[in-house]
This record gives sequence, C-alpha cells and structure tokens, in this order.
Amino acid sequence: MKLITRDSDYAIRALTCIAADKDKIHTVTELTKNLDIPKPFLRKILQTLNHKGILQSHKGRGGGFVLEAAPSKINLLDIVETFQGLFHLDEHILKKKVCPRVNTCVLKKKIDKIEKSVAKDLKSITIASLIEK
Amino acid sequence: MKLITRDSDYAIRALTCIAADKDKIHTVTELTKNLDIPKPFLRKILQTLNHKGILQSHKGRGGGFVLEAAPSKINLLDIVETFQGLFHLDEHILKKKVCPRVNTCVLKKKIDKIEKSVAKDLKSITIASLIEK
DNA sequence: GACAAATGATACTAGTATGGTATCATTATA
DNA sequence: TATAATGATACCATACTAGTATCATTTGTC
Repeated sequence: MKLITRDSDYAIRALTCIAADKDKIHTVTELTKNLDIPKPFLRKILQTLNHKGILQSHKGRGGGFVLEAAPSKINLLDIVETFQGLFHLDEHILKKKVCPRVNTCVLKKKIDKIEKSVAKDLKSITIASLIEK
Repeated sequence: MKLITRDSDYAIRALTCIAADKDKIHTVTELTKNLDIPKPFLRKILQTLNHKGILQSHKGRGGGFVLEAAPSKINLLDIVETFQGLFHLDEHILKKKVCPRVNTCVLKKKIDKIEKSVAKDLKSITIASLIEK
C-alpha cells in the first residue's frame, strides 16, 4: 500500500532539481546523472509534465526543460494526480447494495473525508517548500 | 488513485453485516445475497479474515462465520493492511541519491507524516462506529 | 450410514497498472 | 551537416486486481 508511485516520486525530485536552479535550462542527460533515474524513463516523465503545462520544453541542441510556473505554484497533488489519476475515484466501489441493517453511507463519508484530507495535505506541499533550507 | 481496494471494501461491508447481528452465525450464501458480492470471492475474503483472527469460522452443516473480537476492537487499518499490505512501505522509493542541492529528507518526512495521518484515521474507524445509528 | 450444507486449501485466469525500454522523427545550434 | 537535444509512440516484463474453479474436509440431519 503506497501513496506515491515511482513516477510521481521521480517527477517531484526532478522538479525540485530544476527549481533549485531555476534560470538554467536542464537536460535529461544532466538530470539523470544527479538523480540516478533511468534516462528514457525520466524523458517520458518530463514529457508528461510538459504536456501538463508544469514544465516548458525547448527542442534542439542546447534545449531542455525549464519550469513553466513558479515553484510555489506547483504542488504535489497536481503531480500525483498527473501520474496516478484523480484522487477521488472510489465511485465504483462503496456504492452497491448493502446489508439492509447497515448504513454504508457512513463508510463512504468517512473514507471521503480521509481522501479529502490527503488531497489537501498534498496540495499544501509545493516544490518551493521542498527546496527551502 | 484509490485508497481502498475492492476486497477491503467487501471485507468491511461483510464485517458490518456480521457485527450487526452479532450472535447469529453467518454463512457466505446468506451474506452474498445481502451484499451482492460474488460468492467465491467473498468466501476467499472471509477465509483471509479468519486466518487473520478477525473472524472465527465453523465448519460443516450449520456452520459459518462469527466475529472473533468485539466490533469496537476491529478497525479499518487492520482490514486495509490485511488486503493491501502494510501502509508504510515507501522505503524503496524516496531513498535514492538525489540532486545535491536538494534536501530529499524533507520530502520523505512530509509524505511520512501524511501516511501516518491516514493510518491514524483508518485506525480510528471501527466496525462498531459503522453500525451505530 | 448417506446425504447435504457448510468451510479449507489451492490453483488458475483475464485484465489492468507499474516500471520501464526501444525507435524513429523532428528541431535547433555550432 | 553533424550533433545534441526533445517529440511521439510502440513495445515489454512483471505484479497486482478481481475474480473463478475444484476438490477435500467437516458436521448436522434423515
């Protein structure tokens, strides 16, 4: 049972590296050296972040990636949802017919509350908050 | 991204049904009718709960399942961890070498905190709390 | 004792998600 | 024009999810 998958984790770490030297353009080659992440995998991840509008890419020689927004505007919920899907997808379960004596809505409400709390916590963590000393 | 898988959900619902009529011995056949869960799947789930010591089984004709402990002693964390593994298994990620400029420990600490909070929340929800009106 | 109704144990399976790899195309700079 | 970068996409092995299927064993009832 894990909250964060590998691609999310890699994305967060790559973004903190990029944010730590914000004005430089970062290549995948450079980042893989620092981060010890397989190069083609990191490429795919950064491309996804580019599509999502979190990173901005520059093609061709001398190209690479820079942040699209300020590090304080990028939060972990956005990143996690990019790679692991929307947080609130429990619709298909907890919804069926249930033992007549029991109030399932109670269960659904309680789980919903936990999920919202996790989402809120993830949203409160920004890339900026990860690089300040 | 979901917090609770189907088997955990089914387990919780079956346990609430069993707890709602605590002195009765419940068969899989009866429970599947009320809960709309595939019979062989529910059997497997209840067997797992039996091995875990959450349910007690009685074999043979007239047999079935009863709770091993009081509904107030059974919490969702135990159930979720039974079917989805221990909650705190992120050791393999968030641990590798990281961009020298960045303090990964910060990330790990923050995620740890969220996970502990979820675990605590799940632990606070008991089967008893799901059947009270 | 035979039958029926229950669980025990275990193996199997289709589909999806995870964690990648591999290739070819395109772009931009030196 | 060679080279160094990303873009787009297809592929792949493994594990997990959500079950199914089967045979064995136990126990109450006729």
